[in-house]
Amino acid sequence: MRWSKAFIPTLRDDPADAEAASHRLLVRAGFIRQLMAGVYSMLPLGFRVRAKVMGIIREEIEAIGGQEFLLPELHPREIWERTGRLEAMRDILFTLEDSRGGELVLGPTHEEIFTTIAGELTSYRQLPQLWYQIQTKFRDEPRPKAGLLRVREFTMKDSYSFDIDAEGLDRQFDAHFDAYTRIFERLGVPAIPVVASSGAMGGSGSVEFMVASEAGEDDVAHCPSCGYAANVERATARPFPVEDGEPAAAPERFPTPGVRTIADLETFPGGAVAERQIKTLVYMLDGEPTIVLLRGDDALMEQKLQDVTGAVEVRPATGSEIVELLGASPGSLGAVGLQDVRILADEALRGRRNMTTGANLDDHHLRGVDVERDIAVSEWVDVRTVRAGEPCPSCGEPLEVFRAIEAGHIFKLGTKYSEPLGATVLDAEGKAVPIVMGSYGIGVERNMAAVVEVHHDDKGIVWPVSVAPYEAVVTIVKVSDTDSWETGKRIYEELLALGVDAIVDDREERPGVKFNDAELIGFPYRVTVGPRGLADGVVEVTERRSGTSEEVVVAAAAARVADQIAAAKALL
RNA sequence: CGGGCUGUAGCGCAGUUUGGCAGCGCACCUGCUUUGGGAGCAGGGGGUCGCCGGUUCAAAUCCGGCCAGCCCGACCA
Repeated sequence: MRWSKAFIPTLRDDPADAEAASHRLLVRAGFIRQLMAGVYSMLPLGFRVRAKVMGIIREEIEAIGGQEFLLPELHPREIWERTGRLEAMRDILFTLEDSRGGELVLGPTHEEIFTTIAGELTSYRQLPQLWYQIQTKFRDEPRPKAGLLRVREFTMKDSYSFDIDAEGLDRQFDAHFDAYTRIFERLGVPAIPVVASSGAMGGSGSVEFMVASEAGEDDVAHCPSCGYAANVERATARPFPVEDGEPAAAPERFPTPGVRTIADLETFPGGAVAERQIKTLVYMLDGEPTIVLLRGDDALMEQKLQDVTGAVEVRPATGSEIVELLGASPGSLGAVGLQDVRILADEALRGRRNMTTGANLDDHHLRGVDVERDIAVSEWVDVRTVRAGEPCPSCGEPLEVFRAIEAGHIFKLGTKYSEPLGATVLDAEGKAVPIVMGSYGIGVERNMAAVVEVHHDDKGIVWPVSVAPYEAVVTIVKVSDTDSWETGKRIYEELLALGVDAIVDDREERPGVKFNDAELIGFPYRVTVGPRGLADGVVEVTERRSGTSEEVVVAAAAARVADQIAAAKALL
């Protein structure tokens, strides 16, 4: 490609609205443009990177036996009703009507559609199957952000495995785990696998591949000592022990005028430190009021509450709902003596005595509460949020918590979709059994962004060779100089002949503009051709990552670059 | 969905408080000079000031409504 003919609209200034490094740099270097919130156009450079990312993903999924499909974006609403996900995913579904009044869904994921096709599988002898596609997804995210990291329309590689039993699923899951590990290595994205919540996807287990980055939206609890890693939506820890002191014979009510929060009660005379309080929350789980009890210093992890109860809709109760249920207002709530209401208590409260909690009477609290004696707990659950520094659940060393980008997610679905959609095969005994499924997703554009988050410096992007829009740029310093022009064009042609993905900067711009653009865009190698070097018969080969340059005689330049690229690729 | 902020040329912004010719830098076009790290001089083009309505002799500016975008939050009873 000749740069003078290309559409590469680099910006001298940072775009005002871009916060995340990947957002700022991808816009500024001319890879993407925003159309509206969470919707981006791929410009030619962005399109090339996207194609290379997809190519790597495709190779690795083909390598584990994947067969490529292309499914529709338009889905009938009815199929989403059958699996219950019209409700479960309602908030993020784009829906529309066709001209005959038919109700349609724009596909946010394709379990339903692939499972429908899998209905044509009839015998266990046809299994296992591994099907995939690379295709557009639509999700009406409540808050798109950070450029390509969280968008409403994006490309995903989604694959689906079909097996006769759990052992088969385990094999396909493990194969994907390995394939994903290779994909992230080749992309240059340092992703670590973590235990994850399955969320709206359902199923028995899932692993997320997480890239540590402040631009991410998830928190990962990680143990540097033993390697334990989990999304905080799932992470557990051994709570710090608390000394409860002498148990009281019975709860004692005392007035606490004006006390509304845990913090208030800590400083109130006769109150208690947060660790000795019971936090009483009221939630509506699919419309059913439920009391959730936590230690005063713990925070609820809503996703855990959803996972542990299986509820589809989880929301805090409103003030009026709380007063109707308990007869008291938030700030004075407590579960002592409550009957006929579901009470979930966090494990951190088990065995605790001499606790302080609301009295269910405005402006009053109880002290001397023995959780197991005084509260009719329906279920003990783990719904607290793990914090940095807490002991690792497997080895006891302190956990660290870091922000991360979810680069990929693999799920063991089991029969969650095959049962309602009737995808069964006959087993060896001739009995119809639902197919055991898994699903596996990687966001293409999000991974482009993750690469940039990890690989950039103050000058711009530093693409790994594997996904760079072009592997090398030949910068002709002075296009009006005939020798420079001809030598530059020749080296460019030689690079192409050697299989290097190259672009030649033949623009009539000043050298500084060309160097800065090349570094902003982040081509891994630059060959600088100018009168100064040509006087000595040399050109300059510069590696973007290190910034180091070497002088190479003209005739050897292309081969030198090709060798370096080959060496870089060999490491991937 | 709640809170905050912002919409003025392709990009970055000033002007809005106190109504009175729509501006600056970069980018773009023409010419000359310049050419190894975002050039200089001269000339030039480009605007429904987010949209709709209102007030006024007069609205980018004041008032009302709407739309869009960004950031924070959406658990702390």
